[in-house]
Amino acid sequence: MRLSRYFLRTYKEAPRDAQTPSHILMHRAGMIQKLTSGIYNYLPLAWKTIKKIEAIIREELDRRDCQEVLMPAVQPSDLWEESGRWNYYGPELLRFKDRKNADYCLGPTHEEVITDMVRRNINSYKQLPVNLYQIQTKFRDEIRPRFGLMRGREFIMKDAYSFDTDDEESKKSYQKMYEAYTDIFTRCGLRFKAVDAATGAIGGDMSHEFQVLAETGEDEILSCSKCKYAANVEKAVTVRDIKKPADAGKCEVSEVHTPGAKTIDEITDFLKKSADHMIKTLIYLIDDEPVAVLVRGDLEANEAKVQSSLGASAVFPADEETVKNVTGAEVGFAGPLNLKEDIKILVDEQLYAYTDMVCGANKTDYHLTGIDPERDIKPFKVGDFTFAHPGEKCPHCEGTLESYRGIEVGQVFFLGDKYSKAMNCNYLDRNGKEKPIVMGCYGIGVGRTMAAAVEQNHDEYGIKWPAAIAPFEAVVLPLQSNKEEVMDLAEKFYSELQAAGIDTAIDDRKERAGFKMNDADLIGYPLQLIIGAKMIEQGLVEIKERSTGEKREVKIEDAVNEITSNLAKLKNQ
RNA sequence: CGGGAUGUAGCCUAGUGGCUAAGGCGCCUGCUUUGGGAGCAGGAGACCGAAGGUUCGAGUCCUUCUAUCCCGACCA
Repeated sequence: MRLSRYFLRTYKEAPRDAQTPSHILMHRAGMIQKLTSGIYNYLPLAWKTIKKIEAIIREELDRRDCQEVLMPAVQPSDLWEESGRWNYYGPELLRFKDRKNADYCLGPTHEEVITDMVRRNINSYKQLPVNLYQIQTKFRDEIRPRFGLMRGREFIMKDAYSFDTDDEESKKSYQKMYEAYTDIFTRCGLRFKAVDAATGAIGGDMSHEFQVLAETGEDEILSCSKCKYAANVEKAVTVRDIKKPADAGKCEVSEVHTPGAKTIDEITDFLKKSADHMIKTLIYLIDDEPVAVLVRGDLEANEAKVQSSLGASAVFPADEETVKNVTGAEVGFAGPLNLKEDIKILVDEQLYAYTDMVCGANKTDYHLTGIDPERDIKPFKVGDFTFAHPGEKCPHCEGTLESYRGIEVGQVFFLGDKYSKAMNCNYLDRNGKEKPIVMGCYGIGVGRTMAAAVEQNHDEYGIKWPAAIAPFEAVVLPLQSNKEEVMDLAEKFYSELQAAGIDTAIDDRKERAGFKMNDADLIGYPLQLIIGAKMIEQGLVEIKERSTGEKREVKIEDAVNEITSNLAKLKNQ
């Protein structure tokens, strides 16, 4: 491509509202422009990178016998009512009506549509397994879109769905996709970790996230210093040595007047006891049912663990009115004893290492002291309902967990029969018996993958694209556009590099040398072939590798071979 | 949805209630220049987010609305 004719404008300054490197640099490099909050134009340079990422995805999936389809972005509400998600998905689902007043939504994901498609076409075990995928624009009306393409409302996603006869077969499909994802992100040139993940509202009981490591990542990952264990902080578990205290059961429960002391801080001050001796009682609405979750006062409740422990679809902190109804007191005085309503109580296991604790009395301005959790609280379930922390012990070896920031670019889920049961997606087995198809689903954020690559590969001058997904693999930079011998040689290299199968741009704009070099660094072509008048006289040109900044002089006749082999090396890194 | 901030040309910014809204980048014309975002001269481009209000006079003060961003809550 000739830059003189290319639809491209670069900027020296970042737009005021851009904060993160990927957003700033992709905007400055003329790749993306915001149309409105969380919604972007992809300009030619960005679209080239998107298409390269998509090509890698297609190759890796197609060779594993996945089949590409395309489903509609507009989906009718009845499918969502059938799966039960029309009511559960919340305002993130953009809903609208057509002229006949029928309900529709813009698809944030396609489990409903694909399940419907498969049940209409698959009847027999002979047709399984099958894996279908699409690359398509999704819409989620995020409360707070941010960081450019990192969290947009409209975004390009690859979503794949596997259909198998039973759990065992489905887990093979899952494993196959896990391997495909590993190959895809490796080929994209990204440094990433596959981590254990919570399943959230999509359901199912096994999931991994593919996290690109970058300081600006929104997710926290805990990873073992010795073994391969890695998990999202929501999911991570550690080995905890919980010993029953020697004086357990000796304390006596008594009620104390604690006027106005609602928060853990206020109570620790008031009673002169440390926060780890407090029992924090949180009332949640879990699938519309109030539930109390008890954790130590100095710890946070982990809603993802609560959700998966109960197999629930939705976990929300209860509203003030519900809390008052359940406890019979103002917010701030909830406790596990004498609740007004008989609700499920989840107890975090770490409470059992303590005795003589403090909790709310379910009576405004009163707390209870002398609580022994094991003796006094009747749990519905005891388990791990808090977060793991860096420095704690790995559940699989002697190592300790370390913290990283990550950008989630892909996630794989084992779904089981959650959707196939709800939507009657069945097959007949060998014995003529009807069974639900076992599903898995697999997503990759394509635009987010591009943004993550920039987050991970940039410097103060611009982007350093991994060669496999760079918009162009190389650029020819004639430094003196007024000198015929420079331009002629540049043109010659341009055609030779293209003939060698290299995706090449030529900066034939009538600009000065510094301007072109700065633009090249900003846009981040992996290799620059720099052609200067003085070097030509010595029979030399220069090759600059963007990722290392290394420049080296080569003979004119060797340049094409040098570029070819250098590029091959970059792609194999 | 709570807290905070900001809307002035395509982009970045300046602008005590007072003349025709200023500068840089970018854009157009000409000359000059060509190894790290050149120089000179000329030019185009703004109903100052919107609507009300206060005032002799509003980009500036007040009210409402709206948009965008940040923190939080939320999030396959």
